[in-house]
Amino acid sequence: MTPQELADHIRSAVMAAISTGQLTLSQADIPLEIVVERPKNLDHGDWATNIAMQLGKKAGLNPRAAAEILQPFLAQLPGVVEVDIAGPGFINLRLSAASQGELALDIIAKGNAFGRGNKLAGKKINVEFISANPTGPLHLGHTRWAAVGDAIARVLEAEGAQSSREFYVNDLGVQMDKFGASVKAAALGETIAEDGYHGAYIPELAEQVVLQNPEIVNLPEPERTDAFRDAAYALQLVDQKRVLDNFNTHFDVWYSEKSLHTSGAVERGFEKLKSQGHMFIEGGATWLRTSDFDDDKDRVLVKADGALTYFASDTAYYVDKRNRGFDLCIYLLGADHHGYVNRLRAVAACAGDDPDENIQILIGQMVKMLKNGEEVRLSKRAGNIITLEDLVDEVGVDAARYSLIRYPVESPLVLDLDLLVSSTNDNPVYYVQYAHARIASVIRNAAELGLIPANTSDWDPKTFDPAELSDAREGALLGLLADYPRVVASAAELREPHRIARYIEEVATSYHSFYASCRVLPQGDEPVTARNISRLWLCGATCQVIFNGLELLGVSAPERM
RNA sequence: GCCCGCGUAGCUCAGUGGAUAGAGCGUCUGCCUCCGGAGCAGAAGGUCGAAGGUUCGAUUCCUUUCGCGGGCACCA
Repeated sequence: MTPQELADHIRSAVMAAISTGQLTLSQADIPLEIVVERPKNLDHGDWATNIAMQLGKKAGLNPRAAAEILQPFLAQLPGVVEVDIAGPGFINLRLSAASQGELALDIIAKGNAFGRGNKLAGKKINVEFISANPTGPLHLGHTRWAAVGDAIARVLEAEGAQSSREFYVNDLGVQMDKFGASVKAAALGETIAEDGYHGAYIPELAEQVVLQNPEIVNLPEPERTDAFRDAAYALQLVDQKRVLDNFNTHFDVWYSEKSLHTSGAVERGFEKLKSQGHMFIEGGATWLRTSDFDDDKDRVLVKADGALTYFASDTAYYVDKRNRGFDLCIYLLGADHHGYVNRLRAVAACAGDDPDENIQILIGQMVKMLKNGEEVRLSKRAGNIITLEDLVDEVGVDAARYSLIRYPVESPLVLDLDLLVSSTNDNPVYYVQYAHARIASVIRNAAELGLIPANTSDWDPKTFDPAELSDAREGALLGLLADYPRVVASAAELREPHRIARYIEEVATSYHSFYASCRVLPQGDEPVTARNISRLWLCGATCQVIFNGLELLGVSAPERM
């Protein structure tokens, strides 16, 4: 029985209590969603509900009295073997092994789809992240967003949304020009301007640009400067795509800022804002009255000299996303951009949208890094950077992604590189992957012994007897597995994929504990029993849940390691 | 000055108003003749920065305050 099914049963028990007149409540007093949770302490039972505490007040009873009224109704529910009232009014339920065990069947039948839901079905969501200037390699700061942004998109999809990963390319403006000038200077053997880019990658880029097009150095100015900029930019963008693909983060759209200006999107954006009545002209500049909507001050769209501001691009970009049919635009921004939150929300409001409905800005704290016990200072222009690629080379894609996703983004993250590099067994990703590989190995052995087919999809449900899974550790593991769909749903709703990571760590712990005390395969010449086979089903179900969880994080689930 | 985030075990950190606040690392004690020991069982370790408030109930929500980090533009 899934917790959802249990919740439905509890609802019917509440209604039965109402119909007998023991509870004076109306239908509307029953919460839409009845909370069924795993108790922190499993001695309390398999599942707990706070329904009596929610209903008590409405029924004019104290929570414990309400719980006592409900108790006999709950005790009659199918699969429920014990109902306890505890503390202020919690109702603890214990399920029969058979009822609890059926879940393993369900998980294996659903396979990769187990845990997926439809809470966000029909929603089209744009997830924009990284959006780094294409003026250098992606560094560690970007890496957190690469991992988390991609995982958010995966989790949203798991809950039925249609998501699009989008990278906004700032291919316009003075940073691009400085970047181009720096590459040109390096190619011509000149000194790079002080406010230019000084990373070691600049001379390498210069070499590649000249190699691709030796004639470039002979071009007249200003064409030569532009040519260097465009060629270097193109190479850099290709490199970013390569690195991100390698990192298992695949963008659906690379959106060029320049194209906003050439496609007429800026004009369309301005039209939209003007039609909503929030644009005005003052001091020769064109403004957006963002202060109508919680922004500290109004923002300039077109400067007095006629040039567009960066903010103009932002507004046009937002309107363009909405025009492309996205119901919700999610932005992942670094803490250094938190000042943009109110103005971006105001843009949505100025465009006639609901900022709480159509736009969501997630602010992530910075990643700090320790090396040799000291903080590594990141500075792209000084060339003192640790790139995404460096990190992957040192610790691998799985460990890098996992260690970045495992923490909520609003908490600052300190990665001790030495620890991550030297003693990888500290990293929880190995703990989880090990559990998966270990289960895969048990199933492999079972298949070789002829106990069961190698592929879970070929397993015969008739060979499974849920009543055989009566050990407390088996119950604990099953209950935890049953909770997975709820974890996915909350990760999607809260945009917090780290919950998946924390959850599968618990599953791994629970499995190891089960494995240590419940022998799965027969030893020596022992006959094969229904218990062996039923335990294999539990192994298969656990393996599936870990696999599904890791997949939502973009981390591999190895069969062997 | 104003705005945002953080403050939980020695360290790094989980914890969507609920029960005795959790995990990993580190420290200590046990467990490999047999399914993967990258594992398991247990011990020690806490004024949830502080003070008020709301609530049947606060680590969680509100106010004040202290400490740390980040941000303020007709820059990009």
